[in-house]
Amino acid sequence: MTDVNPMPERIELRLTPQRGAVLEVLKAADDHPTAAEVYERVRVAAPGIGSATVYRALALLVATGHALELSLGDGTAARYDANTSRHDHAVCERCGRAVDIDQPVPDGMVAEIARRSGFTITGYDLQFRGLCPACQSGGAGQGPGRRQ
Amino acid sequence: MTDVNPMPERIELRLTPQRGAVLEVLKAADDHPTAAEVYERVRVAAPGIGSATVYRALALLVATGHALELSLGDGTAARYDANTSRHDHAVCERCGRAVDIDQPVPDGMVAEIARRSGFTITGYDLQFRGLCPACQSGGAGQGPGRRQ
DNA sequence: GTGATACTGATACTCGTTCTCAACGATTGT
DNA sequence: ACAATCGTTGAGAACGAGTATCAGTATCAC
Repeated sequence: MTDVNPMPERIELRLTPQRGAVLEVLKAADDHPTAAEVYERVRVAAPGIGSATVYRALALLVATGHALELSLGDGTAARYDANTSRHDHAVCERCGRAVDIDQPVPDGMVAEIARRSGFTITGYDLQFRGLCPACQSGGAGQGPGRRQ
Repeated sequence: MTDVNPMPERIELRLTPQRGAVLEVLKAADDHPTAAEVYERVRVAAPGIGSATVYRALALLVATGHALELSLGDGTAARYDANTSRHDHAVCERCGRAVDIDQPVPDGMVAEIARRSGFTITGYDLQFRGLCPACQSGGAGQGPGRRQ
């Protein structure tokens, strides 16, 4: 224990082919895939990749701000989104489809909640539930169970 | 296959001691316990109860509108709440405490989102993130890792 | 009582995710 | 060129939350 362990200070992060492939899949997706779905799609570009690597890459992308992790509140697996700007989602209760919502909660409401609760509010997660246009008309949308 | 199976039509639901105990625990809790926490607490009143029974009872209470199931969006287990009136939550990012928020999203905002997305909005889930009063002052709140 | 059926607890199982570990490979110092 | 270092990988074991199965029990209608 003679050396003082100079505390690395520099975090090495390589953009490996596997990580690149995961990011590409996420960017190309206009739905909100789960980790398992990302894994399936990534295997086209990187056939030998393991699921652990996909999970690690996703966690890394989320940690570095290149992706968002969503839990759509329905107890199903986490979803990932390469759209990292502030936005919410509307989830179809019938087919599970999730679309982006760009309208933020009014500042006044957040301020009021902070005042009443005593919390310092740093952010929020908002999901709307309902029926998507496809499932409203004829209800011919993809049946329940499909989740994208 | 001679009998025509008259399709019961009547769903029997018994308020068994186990179900009563689960409901009592939920009513007595002012935090938002997970199923595992409910299980722990219920075992005081009903020592021999099994975890499957607790899960079944919770699902039943949620289905009959006697409790709400919350997923606080952080990938942790579902939480349960005997306060069944429409309300949201603010979750402390430090200690995990969740408090009730009674201020709804303005109707105008919901209508606008329905119009823009084409969805028929039937509801929403909203969680605020931030620091609770205890964790702001001195940061002496219970450390991270504890979740209630 | 008898039969039907709701309910129970134990346990095996599924599923999403994380951990462990040996092997690999890029980078750096010599 | 070479070896040491260390981040990264894939395979698979392990984990935790929740569900399904099943034989036994409790309750109800008759």
